[in-house]
Amino acid sequence: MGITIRDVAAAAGVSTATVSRALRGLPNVDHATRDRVKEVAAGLDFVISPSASRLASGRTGSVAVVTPHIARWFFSEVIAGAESVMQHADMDLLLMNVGEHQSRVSRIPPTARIRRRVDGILIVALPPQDPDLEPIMNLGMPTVMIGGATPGVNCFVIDDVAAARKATGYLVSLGHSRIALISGKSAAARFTAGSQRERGYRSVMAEFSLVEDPMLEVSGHFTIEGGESGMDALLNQSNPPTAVFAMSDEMAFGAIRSLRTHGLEPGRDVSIIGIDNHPMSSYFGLTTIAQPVADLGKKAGECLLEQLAGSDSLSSNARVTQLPTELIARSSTGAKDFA
Amino acid sequence: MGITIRDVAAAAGVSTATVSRALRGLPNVDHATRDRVKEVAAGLDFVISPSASRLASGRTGSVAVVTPHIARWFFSEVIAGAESVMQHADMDLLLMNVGEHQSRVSRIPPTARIRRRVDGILIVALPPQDPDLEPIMNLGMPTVMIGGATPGVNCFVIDDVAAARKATGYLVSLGHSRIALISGKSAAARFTAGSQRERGYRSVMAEFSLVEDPMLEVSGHFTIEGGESGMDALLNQSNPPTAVFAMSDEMAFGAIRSLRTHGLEPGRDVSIIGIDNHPMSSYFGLTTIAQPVADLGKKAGECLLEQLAGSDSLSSNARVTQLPTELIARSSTGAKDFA
DNA sequence: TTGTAAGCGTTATCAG
DNA sequence: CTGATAACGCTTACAA
Repeated sequence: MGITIRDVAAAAGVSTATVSRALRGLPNVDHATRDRVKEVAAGLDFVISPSASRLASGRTGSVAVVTPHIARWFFSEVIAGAESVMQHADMDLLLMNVGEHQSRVSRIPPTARIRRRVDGILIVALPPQDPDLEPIMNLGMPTVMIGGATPGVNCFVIDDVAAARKATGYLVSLGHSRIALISGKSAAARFTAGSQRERGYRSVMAEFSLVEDPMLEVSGHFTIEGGESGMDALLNQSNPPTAVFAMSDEMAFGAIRSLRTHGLEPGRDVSIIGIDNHPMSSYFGLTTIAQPVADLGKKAGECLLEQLAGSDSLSSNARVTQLPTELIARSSTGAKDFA
Repeated sequence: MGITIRDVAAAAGVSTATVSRALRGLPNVDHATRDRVKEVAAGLDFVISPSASRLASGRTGSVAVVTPHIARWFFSEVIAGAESVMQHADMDLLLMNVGEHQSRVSRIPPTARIRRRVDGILIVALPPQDPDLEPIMNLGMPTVMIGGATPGVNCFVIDDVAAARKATGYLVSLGHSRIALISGKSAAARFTAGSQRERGYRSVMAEFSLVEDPMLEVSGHFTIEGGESGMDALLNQSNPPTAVFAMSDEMAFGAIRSLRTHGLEPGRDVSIIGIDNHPMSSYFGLTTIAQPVADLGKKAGECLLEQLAGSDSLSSNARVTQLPTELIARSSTGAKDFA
């Protein structure tokens, strides 16, 4: 079928070796020769056969993105970031969902889908206790993790403790003292982010000697509905909070709805702050701690590429990189000016 | 490095050919032999080298998903659907973003990234006039399209005309006669869905001889903000509509916000209906025409697999498959019962 | 049913 | 700087 490197070699009057070298931009090729080869190749509309190249070189030219979700906001945003980096590097990006809805029985194990097909792995927010994580790590290939830390691999995260401190601290600076927490818990306490953000909240509360009423902590399961029922519970108490820190914007959306249902106005009657800067946050006027989600994907991708380039695929210098977060004040904490 | 098919063959006391046949589940292999080979292979923790297999067989065992967006709701949902199908078929899914933010100059053209690396292509909602579309189609490989029709290839879509008719018709059935349209236009009139939905709206309006006041048609650019300013414009008229059909839920969200800003209540003062059944629609109590987004991806994936299996990669029997939509009545059209 | 052996299209190692 | 040529690891007629 396709035209091969031999055809190009013949047409250019050189050996296949030279064609290979010329096309890949290797040194040790005469400038004129290279130009001629490239020209001929282009004229013949020739592209290298990846399969053959891979077999001969041992490099697959692709990376796997392993993720428990594809369509959820955080995940799709991270994937998009990683994809843009891989695209520039001419690396293929293999999408691999390991979500638990894929009945764990009778499915091809992720490791089988990874071995010998990719040069490196990008793991997106797999909770530490996910059964798929360890087998993948044991593959011993260049790996970078996003939104979660695992010893031995490079990780890209935000400082969840700091983010939560920033959020809680902002409410304090606004004069609030009865500050409630809508946490993740159960469903997604699995993600490390949850416990870290809880720590941040606690530390600020303690720092300012504020009431840490257990009644002020509810679980929102990281969902809108969870946030709504959580806020319901908080409002139905005898002594409701004047401000609420929701661990995620989506839970904050739910909380806002609850407030409105109760005839209350966010930012006036009760202040609310979240974490994410979800695309719909500005719509709700939600004050939040923005995290650079797409950037996490990009940075992680770049890191993986470096790891693949250099021979430091050794986990020797594995480190955790924290990307910056930023407070975005909107009306839900009373800053009417920001709408 | 890795252990090869020869090692397995030796360990099992058979030829490499037999190992290959046994592992791939081909017929013409003694049951006992197959079992033994499988056992040995498993014991050796052996997996076929895709590169070698691809080179020898000519099949790449992977498909490309070409999409202009990765993180947007519709697209990520479609991708997730396709991924689940490919995963079951043990096919690699290569993610390829061709969004226009990827500076069209100085980037590797999609065709170069596709040729010789995949067996088939899944194109997600590339508007007909996208400059990348034709080159890709000219590749002449098995291709399936989602959310857009192109002659010569199998397409999976919803019946946009019917969906719009359903939406508009529902408003009519509720007794409305001054029904406004928030369309996509400019920014995304590029997507065929836009013009189709406009046709549906028009046909119903004409059918019931309702006012088709040009003032009742505004553009919302398929964004929340666009929907909001569109609704603003509608409300500022001397004779505002009593009901609004927004071509997408996100534009409807914007419209709802506009209503509230104007002190109006959706479903009571003005009725609103969208298309999508976006995850946040229930939150807003938005009545909408649900479309099976993930299913579009799944069905298209299955179709592509069939096309790859059979030799009917010929575009001879290319057809457009329409997936069903469904009206979901909520409070934004007055059905208080549905919240 | 099983084995033999000729590719598949590059890359990489040596010489030259 | 360039050219032979042996791998790379598997698939697949063709034989047996």
